[in-house]
Amino acid sequence: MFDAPNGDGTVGKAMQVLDQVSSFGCPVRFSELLADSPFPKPTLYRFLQTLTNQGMLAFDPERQTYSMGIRLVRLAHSAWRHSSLVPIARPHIESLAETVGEAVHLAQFDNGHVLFVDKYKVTDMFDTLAQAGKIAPGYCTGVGKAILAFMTEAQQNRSLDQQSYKAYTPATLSDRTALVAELAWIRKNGVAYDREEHEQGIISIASPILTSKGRVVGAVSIATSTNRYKISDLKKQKPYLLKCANLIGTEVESWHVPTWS
Amino acid sequence: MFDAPNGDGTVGKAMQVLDQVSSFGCPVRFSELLADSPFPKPTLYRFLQTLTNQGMLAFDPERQTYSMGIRLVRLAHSAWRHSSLVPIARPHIESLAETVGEAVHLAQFDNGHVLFVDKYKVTDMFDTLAQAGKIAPGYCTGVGKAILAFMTEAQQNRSLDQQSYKAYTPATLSDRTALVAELAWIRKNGVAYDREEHEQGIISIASPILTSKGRVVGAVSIATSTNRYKISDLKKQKPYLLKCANLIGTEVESWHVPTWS
DNA sequence: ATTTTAGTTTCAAATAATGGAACTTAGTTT
DNA sequence: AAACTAAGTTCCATTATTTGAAACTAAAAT
Repeated sequence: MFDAPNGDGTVGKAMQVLDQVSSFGCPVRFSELLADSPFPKPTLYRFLQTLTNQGMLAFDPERQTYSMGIRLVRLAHSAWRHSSLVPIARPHIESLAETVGEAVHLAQFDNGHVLFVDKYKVTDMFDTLAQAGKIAPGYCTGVGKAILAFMTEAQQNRSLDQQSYKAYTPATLSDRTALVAELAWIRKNGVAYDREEHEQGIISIASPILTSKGRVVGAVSIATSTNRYKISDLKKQKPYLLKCANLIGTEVESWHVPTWS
Repeated sequence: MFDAPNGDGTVGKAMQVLDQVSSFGCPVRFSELLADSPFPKPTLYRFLQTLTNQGMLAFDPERQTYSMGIRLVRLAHSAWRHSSLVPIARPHIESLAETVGEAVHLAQFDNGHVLFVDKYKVTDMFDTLAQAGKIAPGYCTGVGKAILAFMTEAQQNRSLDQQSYKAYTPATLSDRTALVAELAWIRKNGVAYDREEHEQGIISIASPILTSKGRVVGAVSIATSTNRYKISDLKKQKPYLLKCANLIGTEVESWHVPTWS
């Protein structure tokens, strides 16, 4: 774990350490980090010192534990405000949510995973795993599949390699071949469906957000629960969804277009 | 600008570049960054490449601009959820807000500035990211002064040097001497007041959050507008505020205590 | 067609990162 | 209380990476 070479010099290694601390999800001791770190003791130690100095990590001197630093919150605020799709997409998402009366999600792609960057819910009736900043797998979510389907071949291959293909539910497409077939269908069809593939009882219809040049920059989805609706009901919302995705795509075009690598 | 030495090697320099991009607040071109960067052209160039590779920045190939990367949102989610005071403080802040019927803020300190990490009435992470992550000056906010007053002398001196002492309103304490006198008073009194020092019409009462060992880890404040209340009204809320800060401090103690440097 | 500007690459010199080993401290055990 | 153990920290010669002046290329302006 955490020993994939990333070829980005010292900075890349430091970011790897940040990710490792993040993956613990709670304050963590030096020795715990060392245990599955690719770096030797003094090297890891120095990275932790540097990152703490920089406010990217926080160190609790009483418990001798490291956790994520507060500077990240500041930086992320800036990222969220200015660089994501959020500022452009928000009004469109709101109006879509009001039209269809269901929860609408906005997602971008980050290193093989779906990152939910905004959400508008009209009702609180059910709780999706999705909240902003939360990540979900690409291969078994509506938004994830919608984005994957419209990537360039190079991006797609790279991303398909990053999927875990873990079967969250019986409906999960749990191998690459099945997923690739599904992606072809999605590409032809224009939208992706999540048929309880990530969470039992949660279904969605998702559309990629494309620029006029056909570059995919994110996805929007309408999500609902199986208690209330079926896939066939979501199908009826397709025109609204596509219109919303299209509006966002056009506006993104005339503004700025962040990419992921 | 952006030429303060920070002595943290390559990683520190890269973080400096991140901050610079963040401070532009919008997609920015290489040459704009170069214009007030302490780094020579190829060095800055390589940092931008590395950070983009790492997903800390995003590059728009069509417009050739850099903006904050989506990976930061993911990392910050983790920071916010697990490492800030938020998870511990939330219930206490909610009950305080309900008792006093006014807005309650939770802040931590980050490099001389106040960083709002939570605020009552936020329903989910999206509103929170929109609010949380905002920064304000330390010397002219209730929470800022409350934290400054209870720092160790070393921390305080370092932080006092970082203040701009700009006079936002006529009431702003716009020089170090005046601030130091005020801090002594706050230390004696236990709470800080913001008497329209940052924003005309906004006043607040703030208490530091202290661990049992007396380390200050943040601050809580009750904020209101001068249309509705006066400082003397806020004074009456002091016991509730102190009780809340105290509860948080105690619980932080028995849990984990992130520091800032 | 020519000049200017913005962005990218090169490469030897300079600097910073590296990690084995030794050391210090805190926590156990005998 | 001494001896042991494990966790955290520092040292420093070696090694690898970063550095930036200069050269280059692509694109825009004249």
